[in-house]
Amino acid sequence: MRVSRLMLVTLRDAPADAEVISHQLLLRGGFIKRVTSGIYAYMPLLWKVIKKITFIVQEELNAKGCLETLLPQLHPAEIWKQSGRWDGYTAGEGIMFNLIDRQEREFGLAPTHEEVITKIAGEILQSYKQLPVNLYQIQTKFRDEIRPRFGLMRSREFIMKDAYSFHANEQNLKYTYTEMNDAYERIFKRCGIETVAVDADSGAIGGAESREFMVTANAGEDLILLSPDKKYAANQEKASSHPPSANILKKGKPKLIETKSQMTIKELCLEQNFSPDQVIKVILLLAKLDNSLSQPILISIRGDQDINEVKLTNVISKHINSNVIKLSALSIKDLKEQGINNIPFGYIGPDLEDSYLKQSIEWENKFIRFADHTAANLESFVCGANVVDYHKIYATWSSLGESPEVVDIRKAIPGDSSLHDKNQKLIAKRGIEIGHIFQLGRKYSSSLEASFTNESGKKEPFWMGCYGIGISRLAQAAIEQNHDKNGIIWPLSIAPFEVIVVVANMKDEVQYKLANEVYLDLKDKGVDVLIDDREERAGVKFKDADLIGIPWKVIAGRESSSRKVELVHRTRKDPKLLDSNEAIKELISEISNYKKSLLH
RNA sequence: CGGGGCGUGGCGCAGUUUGGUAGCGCGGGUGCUUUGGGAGCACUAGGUCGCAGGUUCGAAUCCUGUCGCCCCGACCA
Repeated sequence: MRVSRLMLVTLRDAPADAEVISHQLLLRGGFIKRVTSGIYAYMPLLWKVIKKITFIVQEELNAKGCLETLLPQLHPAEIWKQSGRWDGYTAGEGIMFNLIDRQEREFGLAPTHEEVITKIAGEILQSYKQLPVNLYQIQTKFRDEIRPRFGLMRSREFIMKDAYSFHANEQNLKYTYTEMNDAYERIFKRCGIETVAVDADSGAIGGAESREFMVTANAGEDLILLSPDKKYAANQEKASSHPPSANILKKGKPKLIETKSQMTIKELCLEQNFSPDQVIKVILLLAKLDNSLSQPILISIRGDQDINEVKLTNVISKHINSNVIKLSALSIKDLKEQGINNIPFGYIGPDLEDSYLKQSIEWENKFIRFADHTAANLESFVCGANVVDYHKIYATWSSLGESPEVVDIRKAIPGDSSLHDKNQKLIAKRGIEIGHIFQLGRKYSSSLEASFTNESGKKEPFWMGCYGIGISRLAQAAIEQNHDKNGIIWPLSIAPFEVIVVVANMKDEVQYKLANEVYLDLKDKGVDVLIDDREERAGVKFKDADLIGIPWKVIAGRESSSRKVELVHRTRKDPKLLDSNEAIKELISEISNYKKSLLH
C-alpha cells in the first residue's frame, strides 16, 4: 500500500472530547471517526488491525474445535420475553435498542445472542451424541450504554466475538471452560498484549463461575485486587478477603447511652471513644425487583467496612429468587412518599421493627435482613437503639433477639489479607475488561426449552457456557498499554502494517527507486508493507510513521546511491545502516522470530 | 436520569463579562526557497458563530426554547 493512496490524515492536536490517551491516538492517527455519541466508523488502518485480531481469534478458536457462524442482529421480542430478559433489557435503564416494525411487531437490536443461539441449538441438537458444540461469531453488537465514553472502550456499537457452548453435563462444560480459558490466554498473547485473568461476577448474564481477562491500564474502568504472589486475582465486584480484625469490645450488660447529635459512626466514635469496628452500621436499601415489587432491605455490617453492592444484589436475588433491577439507599423522600416519616435515621439498630413499614403503600411490609460476617462475628458491639439520640452498648445478637441471614457482602479493599494466605496483602490495579468467560449452566436452556435426549432416553436442558471478547475494545486497549510520547506502538502481530518504507526525499529518484524495489520485494515475500511516497519532508513522514505505530521503518535516504537503507525499530534505539538486501533479510527474520515467540 | 461543562472554517482555540457586523495557530490550495524528526516566505480559499424564536437601530455576545457533544455516577465486551 502506498501512503499517498491511503487517505491518511493525521492530527497534530487531539480533538478536545478525547479524554484517554488511546482514544486521542486513535483520532490523531485517523483510525476512527465519530459519527455520533458512542458510534464510530472504523477507518482503513483500524480495520486492518481488527482483521488481524479477528484472524488470531479464529485460528485459536478453530483449533479448539469451535464453529464459526453469523447470527442475526435484529431479534424478535418473543424470544427475549421467553428468556425473561425483555423487560430488564428494554425498560428503564435497559441497554437494548428496540423498535417496532410496520406490522407493529417488537424487535430488539442484539446486545448479546444467548436467546437466538439457544433456540437454534435446541432445534438442531436433539441427542447427547451431538454434544458438545461450541459456536461463535464475530460481529457488531448494540448496547444503548447509559454513558458511552473513551472512544471504542465503551461504545454503543462495537465488535465482539461471542461464543456459546452446549453440553450434556456439567463436567463437560467445565472442561470446555478451561479449554476456552487456554484459548483466551493464547489469543491475548498472540495479540501482543498482557492480560490478567480475574475471578468475576457474572452480572446480568447470570450463571455460576466466570472469569474476566483484564488489560491493566490506568484508564481501566474496573478495579482489580491481586495478591503479590499472583495466586489470587479478582474483580473488586467479586473479591473476598479477610477484613482487618476488630478491636474487641468487652462484654457487659447491654444498656442505653445518650448520643445526642452523634448520627454518624465518625461522630459517635469521636465523642464516645469507640473504634468504628466495635460499632454495627445499619443501612436501609430498597430493591426494585423484576416482578415489579419493591423490597426494603436492612443490612448490618461492621462500622469500619463498606458494602459491595454487586455481592449484595446477588444475595438478594438469590434470597427471593427474583432479579434485582435497581438497588438504592432508602431516602427520606422515598419514605415520605410511602407515608413513613418516623424512622430514627442515625440511630437505627439491626432490630429495627418491621412495623415501621406497615403504612407503606407500595412496598413489601417486612424487611429482608442480612448481616455481613464482620457484623455477625462481633460478640459485643455498639449499635443504634432505634430511638433518636440513643445507642446501645454491649449489645449482642441474642440480646437484640435477631438472627439475620449471615452473608458475605463486604467490599474487599487493597491492604486486606488474601483468603489463601493471610500474609499476602491485596493490591489494587485498574483494568480494562477485554474478555469474559462464563459457565452459564442451564438458565437459558431451561427458560427457552432447549433440551436434548440423554443416554437414558430422558429430555434435559443443555448445560451452557458463553465466552466473549471485545474485539474493537481490545484494539484500543492494546494502545492504552502500548504507546509513548510519539504515538502508538502496535504489537507487530496486530499492527496495521508491519513495515513502512520511507522515501526521505521524493525528488531524489535514486532514493525512490531503491525504496520502491525494497517495498516490492518485501511485499513479494509476504510482509505487510507500506511505502511512504508522499511529497513531504522526511520529518513529517517519520512523525506519522511513529504516530500510527508501525513497528519497523526502512528508510531510503542519503545512502541510497550505495544501495544502503536504514532499518529502524519503533522502540529499539539501534538503527542499522545496511545493504538493502541485507535489510530485507534481517527484517524478515526479525518478523518471523517475533511471531514464533508469541506462540510459546 | 442526577450533577458539572461546552457548541465560533477540517482540528485546537480567542472573542461573549461591557452588543457595533469575526480573529489566531494547525490543516487545505498555488508559487518560490528548503529537504533526515511535524520547514520558511508570499498569495489564496474556507465560517448565515449548533438550531429556532425574541429584545435592539444593530446580536457570536442579552433573553427564552430546543438539539447535539464531553466530563463525574449507575451499565458492560
